[in-house]
Amino acid sequence: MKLIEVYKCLCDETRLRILHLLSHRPLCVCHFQEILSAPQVKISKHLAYLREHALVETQREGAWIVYSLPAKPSRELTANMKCLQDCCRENAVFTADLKRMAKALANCDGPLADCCKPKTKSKTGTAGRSTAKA
Amino acid sequence: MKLIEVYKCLCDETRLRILHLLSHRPLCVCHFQEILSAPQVKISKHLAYLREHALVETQREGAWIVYSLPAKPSRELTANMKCLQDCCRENAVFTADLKRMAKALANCDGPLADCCKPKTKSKTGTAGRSTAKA
DNA sequence: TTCGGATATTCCGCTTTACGCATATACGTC
DNA sequence: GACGTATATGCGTAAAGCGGAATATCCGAA
Repeated sequence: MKLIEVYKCLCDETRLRILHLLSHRPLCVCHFQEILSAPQVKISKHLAYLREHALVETQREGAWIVYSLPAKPSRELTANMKCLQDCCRENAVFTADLKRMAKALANCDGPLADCCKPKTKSKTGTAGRSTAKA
Repeated sequence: MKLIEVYKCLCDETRLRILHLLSHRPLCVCHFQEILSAPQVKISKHLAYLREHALVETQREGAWIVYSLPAKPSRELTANMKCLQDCCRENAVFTADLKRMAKALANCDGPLADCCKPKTKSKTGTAGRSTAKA
């Protein structure tokens, strides 16, 4: 019953918010920490849970790990992510998450993978890791 | 976060099968026991859980209690029940449940509420409570 | 009122889960 | 190599979930 596994992943608020964010675009761990205002270990464990159940995939980018929805999602996941987007549209928590995501990404000068790079040769100088509070 | 409550209800196999059955038609408790081959206490508890979270409604019919999806389901429930039906279509467990449901109802001579009535003035005489093993 | 059937509830044990702390691992830079 | 940062994992604990046995409640019939 693979469907149950999907629902088990969806029935925790942190995981639900993570998946909702990922339904819009891939993100790295530090972004989740910032957007959800949650400690690293909490984010990391929920991401591990999602990964173990094949609801997310990872790709290492240097020291950072980018999480995304699977390239070939199961039928159940596809259906539920679509349903989730429908349900989230008017939900304050989720829409606030999207705003924070936009803000977090705005603090990055470049594509996702770049936003977490150390500012050794950063163009603007203000860009840095998103975990570094301004 | 009402959506979480819905997912919490969906993430147990017994509850999921109950909701799937109810998405087709109302049923009384004894039917669930027969269709799911589960003990009374187990069914009853999961139904109570669903009722507490407003995913099902009850209507007493004499000694029996008929469960059904709410007359005015929430947006989240509507979306997820539709999603569930999509996901279930080719699933062996759920399609088998539907077959058992048809069989259980066939053993009843009449509309749902009648199938659980004692055979005091039953027409055919063979019809009885669905819990009464043939 | 008593009885039997349908359903709900309580109590108990077991397993799972969520969380935080501390620590470990992986990577890039020097 | 050492060091700092990003992320993961192990451990302990508190809470929640699930199942079953026993019991309680509700209802209709006699």
